Amino acid sequence: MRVLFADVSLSRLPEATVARLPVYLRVLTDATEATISSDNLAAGAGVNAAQVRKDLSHLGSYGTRGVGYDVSYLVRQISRQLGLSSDRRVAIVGVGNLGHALVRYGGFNARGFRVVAAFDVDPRTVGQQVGGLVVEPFERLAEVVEEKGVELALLTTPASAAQAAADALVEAGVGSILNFAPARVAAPPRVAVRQVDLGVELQILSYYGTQASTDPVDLDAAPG
Amino acid sequence: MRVLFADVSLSRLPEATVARLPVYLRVLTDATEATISSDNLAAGAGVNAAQVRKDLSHLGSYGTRGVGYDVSYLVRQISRQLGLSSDRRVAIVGVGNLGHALVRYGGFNARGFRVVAAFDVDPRTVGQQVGGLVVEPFERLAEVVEEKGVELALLTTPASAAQAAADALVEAGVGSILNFAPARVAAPPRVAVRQVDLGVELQILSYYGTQASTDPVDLDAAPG
DNA sequence: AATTGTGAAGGAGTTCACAGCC
DNA sequence: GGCTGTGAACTCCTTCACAATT
Repeated sequence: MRVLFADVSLSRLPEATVARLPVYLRVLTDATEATISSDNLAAGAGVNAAQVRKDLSHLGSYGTRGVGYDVSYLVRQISRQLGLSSDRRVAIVGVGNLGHALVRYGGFNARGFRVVAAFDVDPRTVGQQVGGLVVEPFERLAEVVEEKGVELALLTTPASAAQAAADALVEAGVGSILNFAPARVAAPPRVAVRQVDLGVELQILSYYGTQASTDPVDLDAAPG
Repeated sequence: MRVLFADVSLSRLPEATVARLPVYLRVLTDATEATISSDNLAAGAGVNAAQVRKDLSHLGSYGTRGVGYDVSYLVRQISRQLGLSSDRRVAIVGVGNLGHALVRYGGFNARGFRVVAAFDVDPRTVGQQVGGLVVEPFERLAEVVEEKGVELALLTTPASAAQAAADALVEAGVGSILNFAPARVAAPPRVAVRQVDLGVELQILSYYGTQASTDPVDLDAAPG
């Protein structure tokens, strides 16, 4: 590793590595010792130890040979890479069943994401208080995004409304969209879009559930 | 392709292919024509046309050269492969914010999954009616799973309770677990376990959100 | 002695490009 | 002519194995 620090922080990480870093972060957060070996980190994350070392080597040489990795230092480095150094503001668009639950879901706050706004088109939902937030009308999206510094959005509208909502978010300057609607949404390249389709997840699971008896493959693996 | 039908249905599909089949299924369900080309299917799914053809070739030769694929026939073949030929019974373990929302979430029913039971340990939650179901006490899990023929479970407990709940599910004979708790759960090889960690998804998104301005990579892609 | 960091080998998944078929 | 099915090339990811380092 002859790369300068500046290069390391600019270089893009392999996609597969990025997908595992949050898992390492979770293991590190639960760690009790001040130091952890690639072996132990790998066991907690459910991957190969060489994988861990290669992944971490992409961030720079942060381990100590013969000793391991300093937990809190590693947490800082990974957080920095992932853009989690400061709290990030999240908005939720579409306050149906799923949106409603996500507004109140504590898991995000615990990881440095702050849900600061919720939007809906339904006049019966708008104005209601959900998890300490007042649901805003969809028309105020741009205004509120600006006002509250929203950086990420969770898209929990029906599939039919997803693209229009995504367009409005892009227009308003939101740079990252996590789309829960069972539909592909298009966005310009500067906006990161990621799809989480619960139906798809269940269908994949269904396949492995029916296959599991014929072949001993365990699946609780890094996100595919 | 010289493989017999029997072999095709027994052979394991590449993991990456399995992850895309549900996406194809979604596109096919929305299709208006009776026939679809790999080009169009690929466009709808957001992948390469050669990818589609290779994926589908793993199921057998179901296309017609010069014409394309018969939509309804393809839907049947994919559904069969994924083990979706009949409605599959789903239970939800842990009726907190997320579990509550998933019980009422319509997206599952629309895709052939029937939510037939919900469980919780909290006596204040047990007995309540949620989305047409009465929340059962956790102790009745084995009994109700048996009684209602539950095949899949959504695990929406806190992380600290996830492993114990998974153990109970395995013990009760549930073959597939979709784990929403931010913790890895262990299970015997005959049980398929799949992890959906919303915090992890947001953290991955956060990385690409911060990188997006420096490099035009769109992400709304098939799971890597 | 223990553990990292990494070149090299191996494996999986993707894309190309075109023969084969309708 | 149009589109599928697939060998071959290519790219990406994983694992091995061991030198380097503390």
